Order: sequence, then C-alpha cells, then structure tokens
Amino acid sequence: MRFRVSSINVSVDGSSVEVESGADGFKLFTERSIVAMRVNGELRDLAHKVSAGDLIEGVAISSPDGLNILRHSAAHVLAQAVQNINPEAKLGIGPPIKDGFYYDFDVENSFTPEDLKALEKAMERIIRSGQRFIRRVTTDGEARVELSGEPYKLELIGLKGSDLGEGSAEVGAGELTIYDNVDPQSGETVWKDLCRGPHLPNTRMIGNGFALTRVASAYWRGNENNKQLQRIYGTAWPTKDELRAHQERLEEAARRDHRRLGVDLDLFSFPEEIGSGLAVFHPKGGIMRRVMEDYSRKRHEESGYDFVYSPHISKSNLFEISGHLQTYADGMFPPIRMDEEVDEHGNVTKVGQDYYLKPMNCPFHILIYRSQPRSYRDLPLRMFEFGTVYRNEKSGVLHGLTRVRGLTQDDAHLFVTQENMEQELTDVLGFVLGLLKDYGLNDFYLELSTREEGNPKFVGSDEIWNTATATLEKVAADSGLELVPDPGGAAFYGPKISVQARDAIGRTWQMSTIQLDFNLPERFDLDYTTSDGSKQRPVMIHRALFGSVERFFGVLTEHYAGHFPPWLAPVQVVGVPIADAFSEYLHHIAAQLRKAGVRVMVDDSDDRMQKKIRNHTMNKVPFMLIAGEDDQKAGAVSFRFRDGSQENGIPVADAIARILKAIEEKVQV
RNA sequence: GCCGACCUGGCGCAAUUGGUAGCGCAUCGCACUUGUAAUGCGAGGGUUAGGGGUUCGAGUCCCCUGGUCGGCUCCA
Repeated sequence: MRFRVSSINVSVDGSSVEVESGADGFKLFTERSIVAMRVNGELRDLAHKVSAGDLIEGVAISSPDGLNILRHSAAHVLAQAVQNINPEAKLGIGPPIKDGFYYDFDVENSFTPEDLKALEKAMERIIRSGQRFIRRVTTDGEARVELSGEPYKLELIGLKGSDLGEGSAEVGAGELTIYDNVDPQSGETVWKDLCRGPHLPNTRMIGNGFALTRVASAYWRGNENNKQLQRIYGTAWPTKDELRAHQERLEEAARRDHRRLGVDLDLFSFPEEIGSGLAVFHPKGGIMRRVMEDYSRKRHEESGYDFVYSPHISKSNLFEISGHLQTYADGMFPPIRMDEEVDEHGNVTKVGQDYYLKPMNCPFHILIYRSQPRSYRDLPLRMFEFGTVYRNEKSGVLHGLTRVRGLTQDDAHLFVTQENMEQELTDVLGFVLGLLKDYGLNDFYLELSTREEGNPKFVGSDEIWNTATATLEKVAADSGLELVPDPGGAAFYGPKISVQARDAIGRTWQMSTIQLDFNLPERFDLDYTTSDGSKQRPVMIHRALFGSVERFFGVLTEHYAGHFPPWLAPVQVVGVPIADAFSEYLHHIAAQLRKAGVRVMVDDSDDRMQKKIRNHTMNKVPFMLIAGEDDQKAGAVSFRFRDGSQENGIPVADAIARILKAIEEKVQV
C-alpha cells in the first residue's frame, strides 16, 4: 500500500498548485532568482511553510522587494563583519535604503576608509562561507536575555508595536523574531540579530555586487538629542555589472555637480571672506542669471502680475506680527540694534530698535496690499518681486547654490477671494508648469502637502483647511499630472502643492511651491469690500517657481551638465579663424550677430586652431563658427557643435538665421 | 548645530620616518600662422586657509578660528 501524504492547494503567482502539506518556498520555487515570497501579501522567507489556500507570489532578487531583501541581508553581513573585527561594537539599526543599505554602530572610534576595505574583505569571507539566515520566533523575555549586550536592540524590543519609525526593519507589529546566521559546515549559529526579516536564504546570494561606500554619523533613532552612532553606508546589486552601472551613474552625477561646473565654467563662487552660503555670480554666471530673470519678468508681466520692491531689512515688529520671529527666530540672522543710547554705567537711556534681515518677502507685500482699502474689484491682486532674503541656515546644511544663506526668491503673493481661489490656483499651476518647460524641464509630478489631523501647530479652522485642501486637490487632479500625497507636510498656515521635476538623469528636485495661507491675512487683519458692501478676508497664495534663483541656477546647471541651451549659454557663439588672415572675416560676421543681440566673440589668441576648438568645446559653447579660405571665398562659414559634429560651407546669412532661431525658440542644440 | 574627513600657486595634484615646497594645465613673453579636442621654447607666480604651540627644524605633530566635503538633524 502506498503511503499517502496529505496535500494542500495554494495559489502560486496566480495559478493553483497542489503541494504536500508542510511545503515551503524552496519546494514552490526552484529558480535561483526567486529569493523570497509574498504569502497573502506578507513578505516571507523561502523557508516559510505555506498553508492551504495561501496566495503566494515569488519575489525575484531584481524586483523592488527583492533588492530590499538583498540589501538588508548585506547590512546583516556588514554588522557581522564589524562585530567579528570589533566585538565591542554595539548594534543600532541596519535597513535597506535606495540603492543600498546602512548599519549604525556604537563604537569607541569612528571608522576610517581603511576600515571599510577590511570590512569589505571580511564581508566577502562571510558571503563565501554560505551562512544560512534562519528565522526564529522569540519572546520579549527571551530576546532580552539573548541580547542583553545590545542596549539599542533592547530599546527596540521595548518599543515594539509602538511608533517605531526608523526601527521598523528590526521589530514589526507581529511576532518578535531573531535571525540566526548558521554556518553550513558546523551547523553552528555564528551570529544573530533582532530582525523581522525576511532575508535571502543564504549569504552566498549576496554575491559580489556590493561595496561599502562611506562612513558618517547619525543620531540614534534620528533624534538630535540622542547619541550619535557611526553609520556605514553600502550599496548592493544582484550582479557586479549592475554595481558598475550604479557607480557610473554616481560618476555621471559628479560630473554634473554644479559646484564643480561653477568653477570650471567660471559662473559663481563662494569667497571665504564673505561668509558661508553667500554666493557671488561672475560675469558668465551673471549673464545667465540676468537672462533667466529677464525672461521670468517678461512672462509675469504678460500674466497680469504687478512688480513691487521691498527693502532687505525691517524693524522686528513686522516679523512679530507675521509670526516669523516667534516661530523661526533660530533661522533668522540676529538683529541689528539701532538708535540705542547707553550711559557710562551701561544703563539704557534711550530704547533702541531691532532690525532684522528679512527671511521672507510676504509681510512686505501684505503691507502694500494694506496701503489702501481694497475692493473685490481689485482682486485677484498679484504682486511679484525678485526678493532677496537671508536665512541663518545651520552651517552643516549648506550645499553649493541649492542651500544658501542669501537667496533671491522669484516670489509672488496673490490676494484672492474665496470664490476665485480655485480659478487662480488653476491658472498659477498652468503658468508655473509652462514656464518651467521653457527653461527645459518637462518631466513633472505634484506633491500635495496637507495638515496632520489633530496637530495643534496647524492654524485655521477645519472648514477652511478642508475647503482649501479640496481645492488644491482638484486643481492638482485637473492638471493630469501624477499626484503624490504628503500628509503632515503642510506649512502651519496652509496646505501646498509642490512641483517636483525630474532632471536629465532622472533625479527629482522640488521646484515650485504653491501655498495657501489663511494665517497671514488674519494676523495682518486684511480685508476687502464685497459687492454688498460687507468686509471679507482675502486668501493669500504664496508661490515661487524657481524657489530661489540660486537654487534653480544650480539645478539647471546639473540638468544640462553645463551644456546650456543657446538662449542661456553665457557665450553663444565663438568664431575660430583657421589663420589670422580670416579673423577679420569672422569679426564681420560677429558684428552682425552682436547687432542682433547674440553673445559672440572671435578667438584671436595665438593658440592654434585645434587648441581653440578644444578650449571652447570644454567651455561648452553651443556654436563655433570656423572660417578659412574656402569659407571666405564662398561667403560661408563652418559650424561646429558641442557634440563634435560639423557642417561646412553654410552661407553666412543662413548661419546667422539658424543661430537666431535656436536662441529665439529656446531649443537645445 | 552634531560626528568624521579635508584645506599646498587661478584649477587639478606631488612632497620617503618632521629635514629649507615640486608637476601639469592656466598666466605672461618670444617664435610659429596652422582646416576641426592640447605647437615649441622661456619666464613669473605659493611665508602650504588664518592664528598659536611642540621641536635644533613643521606642509607634515598638537590646540583654536575660518572654510569645504560626506552624513545626521533642520528647511517658513
């Protein structure tokens, strides 16, 4: 008689499969690329035993889940390697992140680059030894005994089930589990870590597509009042080739870094003498900035904005009314005390006034609004200013042009009625997207930042928040763009939409923000007279397209990798004569271009022609016009483009027309 | 702000255990006058971010200040 094992039915990747009861993922999936599975929506190890009726999907190593598992497993191996070398190291957390993983350690001395090399070697040994990751369910009490030497893990056990934030890779809401790393030869557990999993079946599957990238420090559980742990970052990929490709992407990003291009192309600098985060724009950067600003002004003018100007400093009172001083004093430059008189004993005989550098333009625009009684007929009122503001950003956050202490916002404030709020928001969003496209960004999505229910920091009535949020949501939805919710991300005074742009290499940058504000109209007691003669409070919309001109400049530099389209390029055309004799001919052409407003120069230097071509190629000039005897005889010129391609014998008039057209149409060449 | 690393002519980099600062590009001068990414020769330029200390001697070691970079925290 045949022994009958009981069998069960499960669904595997959509089809029903009969397996013997007690079967695990290794039975269901034989392909090596499947490293884990989803059982009824939950990620599980392949060693998990399935039950009748389970809905099971295989998780491939190259899928988003699979990559996370790979990287999380790599983090464990890193931690094991660290503790092998330094048994005193205490474990923090070690989650997967975009492109890689990290692990935090409490160690006496911080890690050095040499340590990383040694750790990579140690990781390779662990990976090659083929340790198995074995999940083991434990209890609070048992885990506390086992992990008594790991204070941070003990803290996580205590937090289990509560709001964990960063620790969620270690302990989940369900069972408490420990992963044992078991040596396949001896069967001994050589290392273990508190972890909710899942993991790869075996360390060998991490392969050789990983690298340790940098050391840093990070506050325990992300709180700056906690101790700083030493963090090691790594990257991990299914194959060595994918690791290479990732490293090449990083190199490409480094080549585009605006801080480097700013020096190479002589666009801007941060002289130490001026102070951190305070940029100067050199002539080449200056002309680009002027072109950017001029075009923005023109478009704003066409779209019904009024241009206003406001000073850079103000008495403290203004920022007390606006609330900035109470909420953001830390982020403002300290006050300048004026007109105070003190006697020889140090007693104040005349009270002075504190002046502050402005951190925002809004209060100034509000005062302009308030300078006269307003009627519903005046609204919407749109005030625009390139307003330079100063913020005392913490020294550690400064970064090139993208995070600075002095910045110029392309700032506008729109004063609208409740009734025309929706129309105005729709128009603003359309305006913003259209203008960003003209600067060459065209891949967008939107983020809707809303208030956090019950958090008292958000001011204003529920009703107006609900209306405003619904309006923004509708406007965002009507745009047809992808909308990502950002709950709790609103400013304290109102919800906002932000436009996120993807650049040429797929990175996203937060660009424009459109923010509703119910708070400042209240604080400044703004009103307008309605058609029935009653007073109503206007709603304010804050919006900036560039965010700051500096930041936008930096983003465009990286987007274009310094290959600015002709309309923005600091030098648009360079004439290169084959020999001195043809210089005059090129000067004649250049004069015509210059007359048409083109930024053109002729390279009369002693350098050889080849050298000139090299120089201007490296300076990323969009058009080179080369002329020698053949061209001069034919009344023609030869184009050379940035990519090295060329077109010879173009009649001068055609060449000029082409250049003018490219500039006019803002195309890239 | 915190942790760590770093700061050498305009730019990119060198300088064995602490022993009197070199190179390339750029700049300037001279020669060459050239058909698509570096012509040759010569010259000038740095009290090694600033200050203090240790030492017979400091670019190298220590301290302070400033700045930069990588993260963390923050970003109206």
